[in-house]
Amino acid sequence: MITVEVGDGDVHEYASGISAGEVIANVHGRKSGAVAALVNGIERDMSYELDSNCSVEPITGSSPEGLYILRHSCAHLLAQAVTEMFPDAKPTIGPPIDHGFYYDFYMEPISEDDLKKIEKRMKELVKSNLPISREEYDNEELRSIFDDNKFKLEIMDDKIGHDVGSSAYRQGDFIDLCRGPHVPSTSHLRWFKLSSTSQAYWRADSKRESLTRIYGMCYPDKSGLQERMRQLEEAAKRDHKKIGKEMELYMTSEMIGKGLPVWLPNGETLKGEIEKFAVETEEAYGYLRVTTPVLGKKELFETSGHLPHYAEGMYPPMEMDDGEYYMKAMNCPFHHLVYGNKRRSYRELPVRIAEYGTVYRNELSGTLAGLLRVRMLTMNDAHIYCTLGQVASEVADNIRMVQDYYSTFGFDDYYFRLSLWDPENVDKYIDQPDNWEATQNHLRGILDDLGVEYVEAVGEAAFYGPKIDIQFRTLLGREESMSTIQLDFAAKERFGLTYTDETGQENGEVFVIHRAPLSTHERFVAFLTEHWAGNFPTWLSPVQVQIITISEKHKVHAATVANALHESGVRVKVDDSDNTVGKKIRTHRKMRPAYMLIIGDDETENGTVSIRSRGGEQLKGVPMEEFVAGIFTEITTRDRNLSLIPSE
RNA sequence: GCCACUGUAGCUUAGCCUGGUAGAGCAUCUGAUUCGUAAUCAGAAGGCCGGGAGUUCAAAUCUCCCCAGUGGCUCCA
Repeated sequence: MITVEVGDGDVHEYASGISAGEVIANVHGRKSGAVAALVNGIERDMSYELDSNCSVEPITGSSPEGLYILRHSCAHLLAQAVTEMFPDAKPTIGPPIDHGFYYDFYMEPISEDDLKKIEKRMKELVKSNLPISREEYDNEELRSIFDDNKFKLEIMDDKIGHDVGSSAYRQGDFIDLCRGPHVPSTSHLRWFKLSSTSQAYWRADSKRESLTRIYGMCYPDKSGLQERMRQLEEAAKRDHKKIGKEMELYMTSEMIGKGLPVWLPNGETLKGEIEKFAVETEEAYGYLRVTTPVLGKKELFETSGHLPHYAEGMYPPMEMDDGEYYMKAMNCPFHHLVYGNKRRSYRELPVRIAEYGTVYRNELSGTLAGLLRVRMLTMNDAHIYCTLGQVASEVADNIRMVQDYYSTFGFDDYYFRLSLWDPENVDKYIDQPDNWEATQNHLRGILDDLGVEYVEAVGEAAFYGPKIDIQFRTLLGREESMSTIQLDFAAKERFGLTYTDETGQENGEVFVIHRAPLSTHERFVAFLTEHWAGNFPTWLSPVQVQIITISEKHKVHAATVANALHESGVRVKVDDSDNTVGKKIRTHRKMRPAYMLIIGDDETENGTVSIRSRGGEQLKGVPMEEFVAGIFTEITTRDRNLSLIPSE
């Protein structure tokens, strides 16, 4: 007999050799929802045999660990179906991921139809409730089982010397190299759906084999899966590419080329509001504004270090009569020259030079995506020239600036990342290890002092210095950098940046902070659009008020209201066409005006307006002057809520 | 850049598998209608089917190349 602790201090006695699953069934019932067991704190299969005193807890599918197991098992189920239907397909790896799992196969690409068929076969395998069993082998046996799959052999090669068990899991005729644990049988895997297929390289190496990746989602219950599908539907509706087209924010043209968006009037309006806000903010923080050329000579970019370290990110040079010119990929070299244009005193520092600089980067064509990744980008860029002692307060100001911006724009889901260099990969960086360590520690100390939570990421630094990035997730879960604050220790030497210090000496210890709190206009507008689903706060809305008349009789009052709004600087449009009110509302909804005003007999007689919100709420009989004053305040205070009508 | 998928009127799309020179809804235009909060009625116009080449008596449909979009990989704001 062995004694088994089953949680809450309860101890039961069982015959040695009983399985973890039987103990759980005995204690928690057959319908405990357990997918695996925690035996002495280690994840085990339900079939794991207990032969000495131990503790056993159920791992349910709704716990993070259980969900991971469920999704992992679902990946195996996928591999079983695929290898049945495509006998030549070689399974490689199939891990669980957020919301589900994927599995990479060495096989011909498959179609959408195939995906449906595979999913159907998976459902059949679930119905037949195949037991999933663990089998232990030594290395040689395992190699012979998978000797027709070079990918699995390669995985095993890598495992030699590492302490990972030599086990495989079998379900029906399918066997996969795996550490486990797994759910006890295929019937545990009911709530999944295959979502997409794509290609990925073996070991993420573009020189290796291209694999067919199949993505799926998997949940412990029906509601989880339904909720996820609802989320995806919702996400598709918020897609900035779709809304950007609907609201006429931007366009692209095959004739212009990829990654080169054109801002249409509505997008330009939105962008202009963001710029206006940034100019105001930066003036308050003491920034000086400049404009610098889009092109510069090769020597400039050699001096800056772009050509040795960033050449592949730049457009190829243009041969001119006086040398080679490059399009700028960053504004910094130009700003460094502005700083160096005259002698600087310690009294001037920090010098903060700002520009809406449009830069061109030769991004790999395959990475381009809507406005999120483009080749022409305009940054809310600035460079701060200061002493090391001033870095902390400048960084702190910028973090505060970022937080204030995000709060105004309504963003709340982001995190800070300290991006460090990679000492293993020095080619990518300016090779001054001591400076790297010093500046990284400096930034780390600043973040710690500010009490800002952050993660550290090796290999994410700029080539000239470490940075603090603020990270977001896109609708599809891809992570992107939004804002950035970078500390540059190399520019001072490269550009000979100096100032006259208190003793009258020329001092070369000028540190440069590169910062772009509002990201690029392109990416920022993309996020903003997806965040608000196009329903921007009033101050950002391309059309702030859409006036709709009920009949011809109301044209005059509509024009009066429009004039009053226009004079207050409100962006207003009037629809006095002979369509029905319902039709006009429906038509204008796609432009997502902050407010619609309905003008009919009552309004004309009383000098009022009837307000309709985006959600359909109505407020009738509002005096025109009251509405004009209200929306004026809402716009000038950059209120992120639409306050002129109560929402449900 | 690599791999896969997709590309039909301004927008959403049928037709493509099984070749026989394009069909719809919305938007547009014209006329009627003057209407109280998510589609008034009728009519008209609009497409060399992303571009090029090939196979064929015949190509939106089959093949190849290119361009662009999407999803990944790598990269990055």
